[in-house]
Amino acid sequence: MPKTPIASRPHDHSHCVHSALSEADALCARQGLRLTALRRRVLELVWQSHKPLGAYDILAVLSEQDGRRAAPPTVYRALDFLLENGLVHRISSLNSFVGCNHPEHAHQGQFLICRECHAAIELEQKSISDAIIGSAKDVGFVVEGQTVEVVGLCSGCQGA
Amino acid sequence: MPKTPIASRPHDHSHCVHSALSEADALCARQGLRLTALRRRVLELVWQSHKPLGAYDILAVLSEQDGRRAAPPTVYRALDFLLENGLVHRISSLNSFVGCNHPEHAHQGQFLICRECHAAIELEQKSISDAIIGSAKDVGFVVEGQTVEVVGLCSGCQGA
DNA sequence: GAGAACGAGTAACATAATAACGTCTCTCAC
DNA sequence: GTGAGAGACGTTATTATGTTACTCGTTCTC
Repeated sequence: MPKTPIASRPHDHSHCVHSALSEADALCARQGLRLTALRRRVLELVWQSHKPLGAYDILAVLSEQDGRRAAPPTVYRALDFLLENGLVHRISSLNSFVGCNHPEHAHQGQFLICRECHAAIELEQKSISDAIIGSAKDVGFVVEGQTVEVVGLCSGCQGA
Repeated sequence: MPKTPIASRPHDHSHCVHSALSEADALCARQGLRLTALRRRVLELVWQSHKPLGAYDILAVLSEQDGRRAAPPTVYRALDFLLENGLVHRISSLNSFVGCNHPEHAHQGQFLICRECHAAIELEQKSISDAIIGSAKDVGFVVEGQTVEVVGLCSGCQGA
Protein backbone atom coordinates (compact mmCIF):
# COMPACT_ATOMS: atom_id res chain seq x y z
CA MET A 1 0.00 0.00 0.00
CA PRO A 2 1.50 3.29 -1.11
CA LYS A 3 2.15 5.76 1.61
CA THR A 4 0.28 9.00 1.32
CA PRO A 5 1.59 12.02 3.17
CA ILE A 6 -0.81 12.97 5.89
CA ALA A 7 -1.38 16.48 4.66
CA SER A 8 -2.44 15.44 1.20
CA ARG A 9 -4.72 12.67 2.32
CA PRO A 10 -8.15 14.27 2.20
CA HIS A 11 -9.16 13.18 5.66
CA ASP A 12 -12.89 12.94 6.01
CA HIS A 13 -14.12 15.76 8.14
CA SER A 14 -17.77 15.59 7.23
CA HIS A 15 -18.57 15.53 10.92
CA CYS A 16 -16.74 18.84 11.33
CA VAL A 17 -18.76 20.31 8.50
CA HIS A 18 -21.95 19.00 9.98
CA SER A 19 -21.25 20.38 13.39
CA ALA A 20 -20.21 23.73 11.95
CA LEU A 21 -23.50 23.93 10.12
CA SER A 22 -25.49 22.99 13.21
CA GLU A 23 -23.67 25.61 15.17
CA ALA A 24 -24.43 28.16 12.48
CA ASP A 25 -28.11 27.16 12.52
CA ALA A 26 -28.24 27.63 16.25
CA LEU A 27 -26.38 30.89 16.20
CA CYS A 28 -28.61 32.38 13.53
CA ALA A 29 -31.77 31.17 15.23
CA ARG A 30 -30.61 32.76 18.47
CA GLN A 31 -29.86 36.08 16.80
CA GLY A 32 -32.86 36.22 14.51
CA LEU A 33 -30.70 35.91 11.40
CA ARG A 34 -31.86 34.11 8.31
CA LEU A 35 -29.48 31.38 7.28
CA THR A 36 -31.16 30.79 3.94
CA ALA A 37 -30.57 27.75 1.78
CA LEU A 38 -28.07 29.64 -0.34
CA ARG A 39 -26.12 31.03 2.58
CA ARG A 40 -26.08 27.66 4.29
CA ARG A 41 -24.84 26.00 1.13
CA VAL A 42 -22.04 28.50 0.69
CA LEU A 43 -21.04 27.98 4.30
CA GLU A 44 -21.06 24.24 3.73
CA LEU A 45 -18.81 24.56 0.70
CA VAL A 46 -16.35 26.71 2.56
CA TRP A 47 -16.24 24.21 5.39
CA GLN A 48 -15.98 21.22 3.12
CA SER A 49 -12.84 22.55 1.54
CA HIS A 50 -9.66 21.76 3.39
CA LYS A 51 -8.18 24.98 2.08
CA PRO A 52 -9.34 28.57 1.62
CA LEU A 53 -11.88 28.80 -1.15
CA GLY A 54 -12.21 31.64 -3.66
CA ALA A 55 -15.51 33.27 -4.47
CA TYR A 56 -15.32 32.01 -8.02
CA ASP A 57 -14.65 28.48 -6.85
CA ILE A 58 -17.88 28.66 -4.92
CA LEU A 59 -19.58 30.15 -7.92
CA ALA A 60 -18.47 27.25 -10.09
CA VAL A 61 -19.87 24.68 -7.70
CA LEU A 62 -23.18 26.48 -7.41
CA SER A 63 -23.52 26.64 -11.17
CA GLU A 64 -22.14 23.30 -12.25
CA GLN A 65 -22.94 21.05 -9.33
CA ASP A 66 -26.06 22.57 -7.87
CA GLY A 67 -27.47 23.68 -11.18
CA ARG A 68 -28.27 27.04 -9.67
CA ARG A 69 -28.08 30.08 -11.92
CA ALA A 70 -25.47 31.93 -10.01
CA ALA A 71 -23.52 35.05 -10.82
CA PRO A 72 -20.86 36.82 -8.76
CA PRO A 73 -23.25 38.97 -6.70
CA THR A 74 -25.02 35.86 -5.48
CA VAL A 75 -21.85 34.51 -3.99
CA TYR A 76 -20.53 37.78 -2.67
CA ARG A 77 -23.77 38.59 -0.92
CA ALA A 78 -23.81 35.25 0.77
CA LEU A 79 -20.20 35.66 1.77
CA ASP A 80 -20.87 39.17 3.07
CA PHE A 81 -23.60 37.80 5.28
CA LEU A 82 -21.35 35.04 6.58
CA LEU A 83 -18.50 37.48 7.16
CA GLU A 84 -20.67 40.01 8.97
CA ASN A 85 -21.93 37.37 11.29
CA GLY A 86 -18.58 35.82 11.95
CA LEU A 87 -19.26 32.49 10.29
CA VAL A 88 -16.36 32.75 7.88
CA HIS A 89 -13.13 34.71 7.65
CA ARG A 90 -11.55 36.31 4.66
CA ILE A 91 -7.90 35.69 3.85
CA SER A 92 -7.01 38.81 1.95
CA SER A 93 -3.60 37.64 0.83
CA LEU A 94 -5.31 34.79 -1.00
CA ASN A 95 -8.56 36.48 -1.95
CA SER A 96 -10.38 33.60 -0.38
CA PHE A 97 -12.45 32.39 2.52
CA VAL A 98 -12.34 29.87 5.34
CA GLY A 99 -14.87 28.71 7.88
CA CYS A 100 -14.55 30.25 11.30
CA ASN A 101 -13.78 27.85 14.12
CA HIS A 102 -15.32 29.96 16.83
CA PRO A 103 -18.35 31.74 15.42
CA GLU A 104 -19.92 31.95 18.86
CA HIS A 105 -17.96 35.06 19.76
CA ALA A 106 -16.85 37.98 17.65
CA HIS A 107 -13.17 37.98 16.85
CA GLN A 108 -10.63 38.27 14.10
CA GLY A 109 -8.38 35.31 13.91
CA GLN A 110 -4.82 34.95 12.84
CA PHE A 111 -4.04 32.50 10.09
CA LEU A 112 -1.18 30.16 9.41
CA ILE A 113 -1.20 29.21 5.75
CA CYS A 114 0.87 26.27 4.56
CA ARG A 115 2.53 26.98 1.24
CA GLU A 116 2.68 23.27 0.52
CA CYS A 117 -0.76 21.85 1.34
CA HIS A 118 -2.49 25.23 1.43
CA ALA A 119 -4.28 24.46 4.65
CA ALA A 120 -5.20 27.44 6.80
CA ILE A 121 -4.91 27.09 10.55
CA GLU A 122 -6.84 29.60 12.59
CA LEU A 123 -5.27 30.96 15.71
CA GLU A 124 -6.70 33.31 18.25
CA GLN A 125 -3.71 34.33 20.29
CA LYS A 126 -4.13 37.18 22.67
CA SER A 127 -0.34 37.53 22.75
CA ILE A 128 -0.34 38.48 19.08
CA SER A 129 -3.26 40.88 19.33
CA ASP A 130 -1.80 42.48 22.40
CA ALA A 131 1.57 42.96 20.76
CA ILE A 132 -0.15 44.67 17.85
CA ILE A 133 -2.43 46.84 19.95
CA GLY A 134 0.46 47.80 22.21
CA SER A 135 2.76 48.77 19.37
CA ALA A 136 -0.01 50.74 17.73
CA LYS A 137 -0.73 52.60 20.94
CA ASP A 138 2.89 53.68 21.09
CA VAL A 139 2.38 55.70 17.93
CA GLY A 140 -1.09 56.90 18.93
CA PHE A 141 -2.94 54.57 16.60
CA VAL A 142 -6.24 53.03 17.66
CA VAL A 143 -6.74 49.53 16.33
CA GLU A 144 -10.11 48.56 14.94
CA GLY A 145 -9.32 45.50 12.88
CA GLN A 146 -6.39 43.16 12.45
CA THR A 147 -5.27 41.09 9.50
CA VAL A 148 -2.60 38.57 10.37
CA GLU A 149 -1.74 36.07 7.68
CA VAL A 150 1.36 33.97 7.98
CA VAL A 151 2.85 31.82 5.26
CA GLY A 152 5.08 28.86 6.00
CA LEU A 153 5.10 25.12 6.44
CA CYS A 154 2.67 23.20 8.61
CA SER A 155 3.92 20.33 10.74
CA GLY A 156 2.71 17.75 8.25
CA CYS A 157 4.57 19.26 5.32
CA GLN A 158 7.96 19.85 6.88
CA GLY A 159 9.38 16.45 6.02
CA ALA A 160 8.63 16.79 2.33
CA MET B 1 -7.51 81.39 7.56
CA PRO B 2 -9.50 78.19 7.44
CA LYS B 3 -8.24 75.41 9.60
CA THR B 4 -7.28 72.27 7.80
CA PRO B 5 -7.03 69.05 9.74
CA ILE B 6 -3.44 67.95 9.89
CA ALA B 7 -4.05 64.61 8.28
CA SER B 8 -5.64 66.02 5.16
CA ARG B 9 -3.07 68.73 4.68
CA PRO B 10 -0.73 67.27 2.08
CA HIS B 11 2.42 68.04 3.99
CA ASP B 12 5.36 68.45 1.72
CA HIS B 13 7.64 65.50 2.10
CA SER B 14 9.62 65.94 -1.08
CA HIS B 15 12.80 65.67 0.95
CA CYS B 16 11.64 62.23 2.17
CA VAL B 17 11.04 61.17 -1.40
CA HIS B 18 14.39 62.50 -2.46
CA SER B 19 16.27 60.73 0.28
CA ALA B 20 14.40 57.50 -0.37
CA LEU B 21 15.44 57.64 -3.99
CA SER B 22 19.04 58.38 -3.12
CA GLU B 23 19.05 55.49 -0.74
CA ALA B 24 17.61 53.26 -3.45
CA ASP B 25 20.27 54.43 -5.88
CA ALA B 26 22.99 53.61 -3.41
CA LEU B 27 21.52 50.25 -2.50
CA CYS B 28 21.17 49.17 -6.12
CA ALA B 29 24.64 50.37 -6.98
CA ARG B 30 26.05 48.39 -4.07
CA GLN B 31 24.24 45.23 -5.10
CA GLY B 32 24.73 45.51 -8.81
CA LEU B 33 21.02 45.98 -9.47
CA ARG B 34 19.69 48.10 -12.27
CA LEU B 35 17.41 50.82 -11.00
CA THR B 36 16.25 51.86 -14.46
CA ALA B 37 14.41 55.07 -15.22
CA LEU B 38 11.09 53.27 -15.15
CA ARG B 39 11.73 51.52 -11.88
CA ARG B 40 13.01 54.68 -10.31
CA ARG B 41 9.97 56.60 -11.47
CA VAL B 42 7.60 53.99 -10.08
CA LEU B 43 9.44 54.09 -6.78
CA GLU B 44 9.19 57.86 -6.79
CA LEU B 45 5.44 57.74 -7.39
CA VAL B 46 4.93 55.28 -4.59
CA TRP B 47 6.91 57.47 -2.24
CA GLN B 48 5.22 60.68 -3.34
CA SER B 49 1.85 59.34 -2.41
CA HIS B 50 0.92 59.76 1.22
CA LYS B 51 -1.16 56.63 0.98
CA PRO B 52 -0.78 53.17 -0.54
CA LEU B 53 -0.92 53.36 -4.30
CA GLY B 54 -2.55 50.83 -6.60
CA ALA B 55 -0.82 49.46 -9.69
CA TYR B 56 -3.42 51.07 -11.90
CA ASP B 57 -2.95 54.43 -10.21
CA ILE B 58 0.70 54.22 -11.14
CA LEU B 59 -0.23 53.14 -14.62
CA ALA B 60 -2.48 56.18 -15.03
CA VAL B 61 0.29 58.57 -14.06
CA LEU B 62 2.79 56.93 -16.38
CA SER B 63 0.37 57.17 -19.28
CA GLU B 64 -1.25 60.53 -18.70
CA GLN B 65 1.46 62.51 -16.98
CA ASP B 66 4.64 60.98 -18.31
CA GLY B 67 3.26 60.28 -21.74
CA ARG B 68 4.77 56.83 -21.62
CA ARG B 69 3.02 54.00 -23.42
CA ALA B 70 2.41 51.81 -20.47
CA ALA B 71 0.33 48.70 -19.97
CA PRO B 72 -0.21 46.67 -16.81
CA PRO B 73 2.84 44.41 -17.25
CA THR B 74 5.09 47.45 -17.35
CA VAL B 75 3.97 48.51 -13.92
CA TYR B 76 3.82 45.06 -12.40
CA ARG B 77 7.31 44.22 -13.55
CA ALA B 78 8.68 47.38 -12.02
CA LEU B 79 6.79 46.66 -8.80
CA ASP B 80 8.07 43.09 -8.76
CA PHE B 81 11.60 44.36 -8.97
CA LEU B 82 11.03 46.85 -6.17
CA LEU B 83 9.33 44.23 -4.04
CA GLU B 84 12.04 41.66 -4.54
CA ASN B 85 14.67 44.11 -3.51
CA GLY B 86 12.81 45.40 -0.52
CA LEU B 87 12.24 48.90 -1.82
CA VAL B 88 8.46 48.75 -1.51
CA HIS B 89 5.94 46.69 0.39
CA ARG B 90 2.66 45.31 -0.79
CA ILE B 91 -0.48 45.82 1.27
CA SER B 92 -2.57 42.87 0.28
CA SER B 93 -5.74 43.96 2.00
CA LEU B 94 -5.70 47.06 -0.21
CA ASN B 95 -4.10 45.63 -3.34
CA SER B 96 -1.64 48.43 -3.21
CA PHE B 97 1.91 49.43 -2.51
CA VAL B 98 3.91 51.68 -0.19
CA GLY B 99 7.52 52.69 -0.01
CA CYS B 100 9.65 50.80 2.45
CA ASN B 101 11.18 52.86 5.21
CA HIS B 102 14.11 50.57 5.83
CA PRO B 103 15.23 49.11 2.50
CA GLU B 104 18.74 48.64 3.83
CA HIS B 105 17.86 45.35 5.49
CA ALA B 106 15.46 42.62 4.49
CA HIS B 107 12.28 42.51 6.53
CA GLN B 108 8.55 42.37 6.32
CA GLY B 109 6.95 45.26 8.08
CA GLN B 110 3.69 45.54 9.89
CA PHE B 111 1.28 48.21 8.73
CA LEU B 112 -1.14 50.49 10.48
CA ILE B 113 -3.67 51.79 7.99
CA CYS B 114 -5.89 54.73 8.88
CA ARG B 115 -9.43 54.25 7.64
CA GLU B 116 -9.93 58.01 7.60
CA CYS B 117 -6.86 59.49 5.90
CA HIS B 118 -5.65 56.19 4.44
CA ALA B 119 -2.10 56.75 5.53
CA ALA B 120 -0.04 53.63 6.11
CA ILE B 121 2.43 53.62 8.98
CA GLU B 122 5.12 51.00 8.80
CA LEU B 123 6.17 49.27 11.98
CA GLU B 124 8.90 46.78 12.54
CA GLN B 125 8.19 45.45 15.97
CA LYS B 126 10.04 42.41 17.10
CA SER B 127 7.41 41.91 19.78
CA ILE B 128 4.78 41.29 17.11
CA SER B 129 6.95 38.99 15.00
CA ASP B 130 8.02 37.07 18.05
CA ALA B 131 4.46 36.61 19.23
CA ILE B 132 3.57 35.24 15.82
CA ILE B 133 6.57 32.97 15.50
CA GLY B 134 6.07 31.70 19.03
CA SER B 135 2.40 30.90 18.56
CA ALA B 136 3.14 29.21 15.28
CA LYS B 137 5.83 27.09 16.88
CA ASP B 138 3.31 25.88 19.44
CA VAL B 139 1.37 24.17 16.67
CA GLY B 140 4.48 23.00 14.83
CA PHE B 141 4.25 25.60 12.10
CA VAL B 142 7.39 27.13 10.63
CA VAL B 143 6.96 30.76 9.67
CA GLU B 144 8.39 31.98 6.39
CA GLY B 145 6.52 35.19 5.77
CA GLN B 146 4.24 37.46 7.75
CA THR B 147 1.44 39.75 6.64
CA VAL B 148 0.25 42.09 9.36
CA GLU B 149 -2.17 44.80 8.30
CA VAL B 150 -4.07 46.72 10.92
CA VAL B 151 -6.97 49.05 10.25
CA GLY B 152 -7.92 51.82 12.63
CA LEU B 153 -7.50 55.52 13.28
CA CYS B 154 -4.20 57.32 13.27
CA SER B 155 -3.47 59.92 15.90
CA GLY B 156 -4.29 62.78 13.57
CA CYS B 157 -7.73 61.45 12.68
CA GLN B 158 -9.03 60.59 16.11
CA GLY B 159 -10.53 63.98 16.85
CA ALA B 160 -12.63 64.05 13.69
C1' DG C 1 -54.16 42.11 2.28
C1' DA C 2 -51.15 46.48 1.49
C1' DG C 3 -46.78 48.01 1.86
C1' DA C 4 -42.10 47.69 3.54
C1' DA C 5 -37.99 44.97 3.90
C1' DC C 6 -35.28 41.52 2.37
C1' DG C 7 -33.22 37.83 -0.58
C1' DA C 8 -31.83 36.65 -4.89
C1' DG C 9 -31.40 36.74 -10.25
C1' DT C 10 -29.40 39.38 -14.16
C1' DA C 11 -26.45 42.19 -17.00
C1' DA C 12 -23.02 45.07 -17.38
C1' DC C 13 -19.06 47.01 -15.74
C1' DA C 14 -14.75 48.02 -12.95
C1' DT C 15 -10.47 46.75 -11.10
C1' DA C 16 -6.42 43.67 -10.50
C1' DA C 17 -3.08 40.55 -12.36
C1' DT C 18 -0.89 37.41 -15.72
C1' DA C 19 0.44 35.09 -20.17
C1' DA C 20 2.73 35.00 -24.31
C1' DC C 21 5.45 36.95 -27.60
C1' DG C 22 8.40 40.52 -29.86
C1' DT C 23 12.03 44.02 -29.96
C1' DC C 24 15.69 46.62 -28.48
C1' DT C 25 19.92 47.36 -26.10
C1' DC C 26 23.31 46.38 -23.24
C1' DT C 27 27.52 43.61 -22.07
C1' DC C 28 31.09 40.64 -22.55
C1' DA C 29 33.88 36.94 -24.44
C1' DC C 30 36.27 36.20 -28.44
C1' DG D 1 34.42 45.07 -33.66
C1' DT D 2 30.93 41.58 -33.40
C1' DG D 3 27.54 38.43 -32.37
C1' DA D 4 25.39 35.54 -28.71
C1' DG D 5 22.88 35.88 -24.59
C1' DA D 6 20.49 38.22 -20.98
C1' DG D 7 17.67 41.60 -19.29
C1' DA D 8 14.27 45.32 -19.72
C1' DC D 9 10.42 46.86 -21.78
C1' DG D 10 6.46 47.20 -25.30
C1' DT D 11 2.21 45.00 -27.09
C1' DT D 12 -1.88 42.29 -27.25
C1' DA D 13 -4.87 39.45 -25.18
C1' DT D 14 -6.82 37.06 -21.46
C1' DT D 15 -7.94 35.62 -16.85
C1' DA D 16 -9.24 36.60 -12.10
C1' DT D 17 -11.63 39.23 -8.81
C1' DG D 18 -15.13 42.36 -7.25
C1' DT D 19 -19.01 45.99 -7.80
C1' DT D 20 -23.16 48.66 -9.51
C1' DA D 21 -27.70 49.05 -10.80
C1' DC D 22 -31.88 47.26 -11.71
C1' DT D 23 -35.52 43.76 -11.32
C1' DC D 24 -38.60 40.61 -9.29
C1' DG D 25 -40.65 37.69 -5.97
C1' DT D 26 -41.15 36.35 -1.14
C1' DT D 27 -41.73 37.20 3.53
C1' DC D 28 -42.65 39.99 7.40
C1' DT D 29 -45.51 43.38 9.71
C1' DC D 30 -49.21 45.54 10.75
